Amino acid sequence: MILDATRSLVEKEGYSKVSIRKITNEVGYTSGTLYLVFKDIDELLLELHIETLERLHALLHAIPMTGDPEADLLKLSDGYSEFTKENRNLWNALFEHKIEDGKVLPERYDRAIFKLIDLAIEAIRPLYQGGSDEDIIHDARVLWASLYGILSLDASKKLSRYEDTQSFIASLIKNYVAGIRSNLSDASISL
Amino acid sequence: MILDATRSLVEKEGYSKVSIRKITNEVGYTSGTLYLVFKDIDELLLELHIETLERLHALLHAIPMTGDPEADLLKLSDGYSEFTKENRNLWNALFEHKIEDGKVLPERYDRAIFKLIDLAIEAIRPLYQGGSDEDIIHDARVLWASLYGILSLDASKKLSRYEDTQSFIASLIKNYVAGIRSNLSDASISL
DNA sequence: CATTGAAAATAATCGGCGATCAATTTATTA
DNA sequence: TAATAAATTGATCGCCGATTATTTTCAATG
Repeated sequence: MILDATRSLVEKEGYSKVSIRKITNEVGYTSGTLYLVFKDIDELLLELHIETLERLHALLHAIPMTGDPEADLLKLSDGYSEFTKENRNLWNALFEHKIEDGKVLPERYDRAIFKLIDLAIEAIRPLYQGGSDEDIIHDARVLWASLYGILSLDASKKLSRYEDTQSFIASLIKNYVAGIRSNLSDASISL
Repeated sequence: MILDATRSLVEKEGYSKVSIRKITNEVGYTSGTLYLVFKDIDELLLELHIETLERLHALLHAIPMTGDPEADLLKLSDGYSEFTKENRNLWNALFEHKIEDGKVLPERYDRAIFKLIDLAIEAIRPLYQGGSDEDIIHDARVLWASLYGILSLDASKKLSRYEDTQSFIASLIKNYVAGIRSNLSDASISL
């Protein structure tokens, strides 16, 4: 119940507006009760974030892949982009949440992210014929982070007020994939 | 005085820990006084952020460019990356700050970002012989946002606990630049 | 059925937050 | 010096997350 109320409050009012009092009122309890279920508000919100990441993964996982890296990355990015639009406040919440100094994200959180990056890994794998997994994972992470950067700056209007996110993402993928191809063939030529 | 105190508090304790009471105590006033100088805490923090962006620009602007896009982008990225490390809390503050719904960033803020992206624009310009400025600006923004994504996820440990930021950035630049080169030459061949 | 003990939930409280504003102090000008 | 304007305060408001003693609920036991 608490998790449901939190999700709906974040969706409705945004991350910064939720409070323990609002959450517990929503489900007909007083604020103290929340602490019987969650250690603190951080733990509750992390639970919500993991859920959000898993929902995103479910969405992307259901997209049929073609085997063409560029096309598949675009499909994944489109799905991702759409998810951020339709779950704006939940997605923003993922990154507005700050972990306190010294604390580390729970293992389940890391795992949820890993599963997402795995999708990108599988999408770009055909680019590397016999290349090491490490390189693939590395590039998938770069793409993942870059995509996040574009979506994030776009959402906060700190990138451009006028241009289309979609075209930024398309450029990223097109050029990065071409770059991998080009750099790989350079390497094989030089052998 | 207030701006100085705010900067030093953000540097010392981090963005989320600053408060009007702490700031004004630091300079020997009471909290109400701040509102004679700034409309609200948002306006004060935006002032600090603009200052941070301008300091970053000054740093990057002073780096000598060679004319080689990949090398120059790497130099700029290194400078940027170093700045985020040496001004961790100030840089985090830039992106932890959320603008309220409906509000828009002040024109000076946008301009400060533009000036930063301009540096990337000039760095990659040699790649485009006779290409339109729009394309160049577009790619510079993609690079800027991607770089932000890498630095940001890395700082919040939401990317990888083990790998080196530097190698992510290097991959981004290497592949993206190679991609631009490759896609441009494809286009000219197809003419 | 009545009793008891644990679990669930509350109400009150703490210190802190951003913001507002009438009242007061300080400085400037006539 | 007196009158006016500017600067500053202190109290207050309605929030916040968190803690804890107290009360309520309720199922298990005799």
